[in-house]
Amino acid sequence: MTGGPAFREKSVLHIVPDIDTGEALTERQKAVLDAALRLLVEEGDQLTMTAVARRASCSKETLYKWFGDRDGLLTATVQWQASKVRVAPVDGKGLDLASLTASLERFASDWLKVISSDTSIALNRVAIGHAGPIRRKEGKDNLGAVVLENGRFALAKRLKPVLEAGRQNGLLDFADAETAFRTFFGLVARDVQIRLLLGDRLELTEAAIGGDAARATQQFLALHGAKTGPQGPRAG
Amino acid sequence: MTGGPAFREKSVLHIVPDIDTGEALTERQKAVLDAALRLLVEEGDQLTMTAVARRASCSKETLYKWFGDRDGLLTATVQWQASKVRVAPVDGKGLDLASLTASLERFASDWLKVISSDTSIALNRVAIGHAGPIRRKEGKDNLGAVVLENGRFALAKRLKPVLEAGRQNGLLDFADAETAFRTFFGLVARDVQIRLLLGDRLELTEAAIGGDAARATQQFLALHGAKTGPQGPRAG
DNA sequence: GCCGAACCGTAACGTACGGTACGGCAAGCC
DNA sequence: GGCTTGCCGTACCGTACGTTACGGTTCGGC
Repeated sequence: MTGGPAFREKSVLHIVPDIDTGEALTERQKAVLDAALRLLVEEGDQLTMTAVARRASCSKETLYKWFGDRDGLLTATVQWQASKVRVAPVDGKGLDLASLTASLERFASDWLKVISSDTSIALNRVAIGHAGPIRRKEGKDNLGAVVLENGRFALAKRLKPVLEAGRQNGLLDFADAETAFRTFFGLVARDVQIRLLLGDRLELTEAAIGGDAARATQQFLALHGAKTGPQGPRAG
Repeated sequence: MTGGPAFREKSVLHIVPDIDTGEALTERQKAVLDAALRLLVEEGDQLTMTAVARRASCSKETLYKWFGDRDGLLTATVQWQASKVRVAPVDGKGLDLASLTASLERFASDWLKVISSDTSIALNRVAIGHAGPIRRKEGKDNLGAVVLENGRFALAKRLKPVLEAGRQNGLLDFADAETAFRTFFGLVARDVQIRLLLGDRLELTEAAIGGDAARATQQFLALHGAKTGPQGPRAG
């Protein structure tokens, strides 16, 4: 590229073609993104291109060639992490109250573990920092959308079939799956995420998470469990 | 936990004595902080000292003299806003189910209005951005603590007496006021705050807020309303 | 061996911004 | 008047960091 603004359009190959997140990456690129991710967790949003290059043992020129600019690197990093978190959907076949309860507790427990993890906190922090008002001309505030899409909305997408299977089998009673999901979400997460994001110490032990998951599940069943079956509250 | 605003003497160095109520501020200083607040809402965290000075029609030198440094200005701004938000506590006397329900709905509605306001979102964004890992040598992460103290914890402090009055009068049944509060918090806020912080459009109309407040209140009463009227067998 | 592509390491550039210094001006006080 | 105080406006400095440029090295293909 001696002289001419040959590829000034700075987003040809960097963009990471929307769907196959993580698919079109070479091993080396994944390693670089892992380094960036680690740095993001350690240093927060003020990680520098130089630091990423040094940590990943690659040159800044390579970073810019692969990811376009700092935002591109950040976006790719967030998407890369998101692509690693994909969880297997739960099959809602032959559902009885016990297995439904177990599924809900599992979802609650997994979700609490996710939102209290260092990685999630760091990612949410950077995404929130980038979601300022009218930032950039057009799209580019992808970070918040990506995090949301792979966090809260992915959870809803996986949980709703379970809820609807429960309704189908007469175990649950609700009018709108979306509303029911949000109730469950609120009962599980409560104030945990905002407190952690704001820097509140709040160590969630394995035991505490298990207890909270059971409590949230029982509360949800108390609200939306079908009245026809047994639903005794149990110690939690 | 988090008893009072744990001030490091770092920020006391420069003006802003540890009155977090914004009492010791001159009118001019309040005007400057209002300008900073407006700018914070408009521009997010990347507001500059120069921009604040220009907006407030004051010199940068004055900003530094009054607030020490950028963080001091940010902290003072957050505290200034917090001091304006103080809400009158609800008196929980002669409580019957109707007035309890009304109180809870009021709390829920107020809280939803707060967390969906531009100001709250901007403040939480900047506080979260400042709550990174091991930022600075000492204290300095005050922002998150301040926001938490004047948001979620202030809400708890005002709501708990109402809950306990409800229990006293046999209207509510719960073991731990803190846990009960967190349940109510979760039922009210659900995913609203995190979605807004991450940039999700999510217009909350007055009507929607009212509906959500009523729903959350009914759900809370379903979970913690006394089943047998004002003569429950439980003694503590 | 030669060539080109990809990449590393690092120096260099440009700029934005936090922080400081200085001149000017108005008000109060002697 | 002259001195002091407090503030505005602005020029200035230092640095951090995003971004670019360039020389050097490795590696695959012929």
